[in-house]
Amino acid sequence: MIPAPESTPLARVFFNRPVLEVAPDLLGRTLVRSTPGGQIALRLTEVEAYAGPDDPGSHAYRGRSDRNAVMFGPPGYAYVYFTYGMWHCLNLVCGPEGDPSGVLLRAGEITEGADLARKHRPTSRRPHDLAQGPARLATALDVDRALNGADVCPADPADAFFQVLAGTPADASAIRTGPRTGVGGEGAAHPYRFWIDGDPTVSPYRAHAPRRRDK
DNA sequence: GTTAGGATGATCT
DNA sequence: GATCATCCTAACA
Repeated sequence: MIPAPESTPLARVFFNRPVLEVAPDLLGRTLVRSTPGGQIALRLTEVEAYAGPDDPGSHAYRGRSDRNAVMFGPPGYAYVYFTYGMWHCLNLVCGPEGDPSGVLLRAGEITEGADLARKHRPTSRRPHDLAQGPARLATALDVDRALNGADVCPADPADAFFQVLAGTPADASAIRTGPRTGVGGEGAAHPYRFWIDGDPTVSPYRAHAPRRRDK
């Protein structure tokens, strides 16, 4: 059973904060994707923050362009981009308007509509890999560039492509941080990746994981 | 269990 | 022409 969405004004306020506050606060909360075929609910377990115009790992680092324009707009909107020739990734714009910050949704647990998600991702082998990775997550939720700029917290919930539900945030003691995946150079220096420790849906790609000196 | 390489196209230099 | 906020498959241990 999907709980009622939190009121839209509160949702906007939620995203209108520094991205480093929003990112860990998203963990454990649920995102609902409404499609003609039904609803899919996703409990977020792994995210990455892209923090403002001076973050070398961010698409906004080299200024505004047609592609990243949504990041420079108001918070609470979806930034969807196409990459590697075949995949989409879903971000949520954070911070005040003009501050190009966002959170990349990297992984989550499908808690409702798994059958529908499986139709979008027929190569999925196990329930926990349906949204295990940013492109898998977008594919499972049937998200593509048509949703770039979509309002995550619209005035009328019936118009929502997404609804961020109140849900239960993950316990702070269960949250881990580390360098972002696939981000090199100076951008790798910041621990802007957040995940729920031990959750099986967290993507295993941790090439730049926090230290692993032990074997 | 791990790892290497290919797929495939928009975006930016 | 190079670079991607990636995934999948095949091959190997």
